Amino acid sequence: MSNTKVLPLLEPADGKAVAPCCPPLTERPFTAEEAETAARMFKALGDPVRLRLFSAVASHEGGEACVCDISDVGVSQPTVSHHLKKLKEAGLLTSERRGTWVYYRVEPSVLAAMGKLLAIAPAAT
Amino acid sequence: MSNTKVLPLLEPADGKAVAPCCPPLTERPFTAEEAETAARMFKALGDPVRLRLFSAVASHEGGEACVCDISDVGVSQPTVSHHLKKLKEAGLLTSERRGTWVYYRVEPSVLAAMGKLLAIAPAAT
DNA sequence: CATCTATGTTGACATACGTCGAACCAGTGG
DNA sequence: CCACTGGTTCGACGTATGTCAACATAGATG
Repeated sequence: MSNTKVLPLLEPADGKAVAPCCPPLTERPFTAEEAETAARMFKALGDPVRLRLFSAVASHEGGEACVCDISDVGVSQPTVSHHLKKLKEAGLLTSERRGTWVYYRVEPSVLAAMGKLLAIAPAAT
Repeated sequence: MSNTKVLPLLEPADGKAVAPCCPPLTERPFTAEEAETAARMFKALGDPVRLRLFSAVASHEGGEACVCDISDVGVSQPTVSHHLKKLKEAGLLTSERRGTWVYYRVEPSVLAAMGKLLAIAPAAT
């Protein structure tokens, strides 16, 4: 897969311009800016409910899931919506309305960026 | 001080040293328990100051750093200490006092666990 | 022991965060 | 046009979090 276009960790989608983020955590000390950017994403995954939602979307068939399919995480529906919004703002998910339902899908480039950040050795299993 | 403490991200396996707490994020929806465990670690890295401290330690020569070497992150010394404690509690760092100074080093297994969690595809680097 | 330096702990405070119920908006189908 | 279902936004509330100043502790050194 050499044709995969790697996107910045956080998309400058709605006014928030962010750099292509960061070197591996182990390469050199993060600058304040880099830390700010990367921390935003870690923070987004730093809540159990959000992590479950993210995992639910990521593991759902077709790579996307309707809210109705994943909203059984033990909190009220508004709270689910709130967390999905946070994940979207962090650039981890995208949403699309199709008729009655709203579908969320994972932004794949973000996982890749996170991998580089962690300096993961490929296939080290 | 021997660090026999089991890392939060890693479940205590009876015979083996440590085992990953969670499946890859994309494999199946996280359970509440798994999410709780993994979120704790993401949360720990979800603060800019902590991320800088962690990165500073991780990238420091020898894989360890004295507090005095990394405490220049724009906050007061007590705050640095507070954040280092949090990172330690999250299982990301270990500390050891040697004479006057206290040295922190990264717990490598945690980075590996995080990598598995992210199910990173072979990075193009 | 006295004292100095390097870190950690405590208490207080402002802010951010997660949560809910109620109100609101978007499509669908009568 | 109206009711109904799926989702989002709003307002409020309690709790967690990041921060600092002040104090406490651990070694080193005189």
